[in-house]
Amino acid sequence: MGGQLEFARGLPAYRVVKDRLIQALASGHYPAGSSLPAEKLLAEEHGVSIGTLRKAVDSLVFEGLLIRQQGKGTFVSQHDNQRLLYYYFHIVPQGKQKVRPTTKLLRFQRGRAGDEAAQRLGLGVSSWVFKIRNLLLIESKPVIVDEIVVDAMRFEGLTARQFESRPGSIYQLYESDFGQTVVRASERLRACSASQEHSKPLAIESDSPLLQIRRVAYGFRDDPIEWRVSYVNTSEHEYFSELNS
Amino acid sequence: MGGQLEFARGLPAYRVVKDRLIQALASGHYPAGSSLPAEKLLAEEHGVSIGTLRKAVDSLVFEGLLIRQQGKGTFVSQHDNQRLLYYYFHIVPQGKQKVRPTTKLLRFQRGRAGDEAAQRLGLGVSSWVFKIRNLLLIESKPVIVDEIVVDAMRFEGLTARQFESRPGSIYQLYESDFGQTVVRASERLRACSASQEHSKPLAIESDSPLLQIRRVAYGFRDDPIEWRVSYVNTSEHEYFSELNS
DNA sequence: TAGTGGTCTAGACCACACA
DNA sequence: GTGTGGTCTAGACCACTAC
Repeated sequence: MGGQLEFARGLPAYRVVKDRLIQALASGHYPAGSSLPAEKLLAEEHGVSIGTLRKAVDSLVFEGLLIRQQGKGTFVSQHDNQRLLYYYFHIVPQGKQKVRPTTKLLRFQRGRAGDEAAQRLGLGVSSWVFKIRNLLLIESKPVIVDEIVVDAMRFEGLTARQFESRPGSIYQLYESDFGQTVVRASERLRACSASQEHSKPLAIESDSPLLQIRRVAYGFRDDPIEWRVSYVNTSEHEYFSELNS
Repeated sequence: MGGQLEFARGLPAYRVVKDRLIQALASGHYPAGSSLPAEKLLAEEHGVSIGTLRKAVDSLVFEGLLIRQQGKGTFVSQHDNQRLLYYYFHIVPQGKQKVRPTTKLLRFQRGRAGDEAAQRLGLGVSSWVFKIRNLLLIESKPVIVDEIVVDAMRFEGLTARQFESRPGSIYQLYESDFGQTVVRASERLRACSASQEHSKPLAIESDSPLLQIRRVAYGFRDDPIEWRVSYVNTSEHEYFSELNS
């Protein structure tokens, strides 16, 4: 048992099992929030020992795709509010703890992807996209302007109303209404001067220094889901980053 | 075997072993760059099975304190150039790969810690510290001004000449000459306007937008080793950050 | 009490490095 | 060939959850 035909490639068994599990997650076989079979069962299903199965699951838990709860089971992770705030929102009031922001939709339009957005999303320059401008307020003060671009094909049928009346976060909307789960993101930061477009909604003077964040968010298969440029007024807030190992 | 007196606390065996290993690393029992005993031996030494020993080592490898090399052994990680560039230097030319910067010492003085530095380093306000100002050039262009503060007790005897003539990086100097190993860091970023102090060495106009990075670097025992404020000209460079899970 | 994940064992065999 | 880490097994028992 456990070393036969299935491992034709040079990959170790736990990698093969992991890849199969990712496949099952990406295909929706185990929907977000659902529980996986017990580890003993999963091990039998994949023809490996429990130790090997656990090694595969360990790695998915580490990557945040699964969540283990002792005594209860293993679950497909969802973009619940806690998780999102923790992983994808790195702006905090200076010297304080994280606070959940409120949002206000400034603009919602369908149009052609520009050069940069097209490149970041892996689309043609004249592909249709949704362009969304969103204001984030922290403790009632306007702090961030988000400019979001997503592929109109991938998010077919998205409307301003739907976007505005979403019950949770934007990534929760992507997940629940379009089956698009963001699992990681890559950000690039610069300092810039506020243009009128950004100084007005942020209620600051034009040319004030702003933190610009350019983010690509990726799904299960490392496919780019969203391109976002954020402008942050850092006079009372800051971006934080942990450098491990 | 393997579940006796040693595990008096509620901790699982692999955690106990991990803590003991960290202790051994912090105390210099296994110096940076040296190799650990073979896993089989280590397992015997600590009275656990090889699987359990590996779990402890796995976690230290993940945290970057140890490095495994199949067929050769397990080594205490050093601040070699590759590693440092990878983990602690997040500024890249826009859209390009990482490049190693060169540096120029602008100022080196011994003085009293200010409020913020004292707080970040866990010192009294009037403690003695070294204050160092350093210019970083990337592809011969001045891009970053670093303002570094370290405890004069911890780095007793540090001189400008020693600092300037270090063969490698600053963190390598801390490690080789003072036994201070940086294992993680925490950064907070803001946009600000360039003061004359920073605009001059960076050869930009005063009031240009700059990215300010405030970093605390920690050692094995989570003790703050260095407080650093960096000012980055992001007109041709950017800070990048990966958001996992 | 039954079901889940969490820890641990005591090996075996494989892949790689080096002499 | 010898020694190293890398993978894998087939269980056992513990801790937690829910009924």
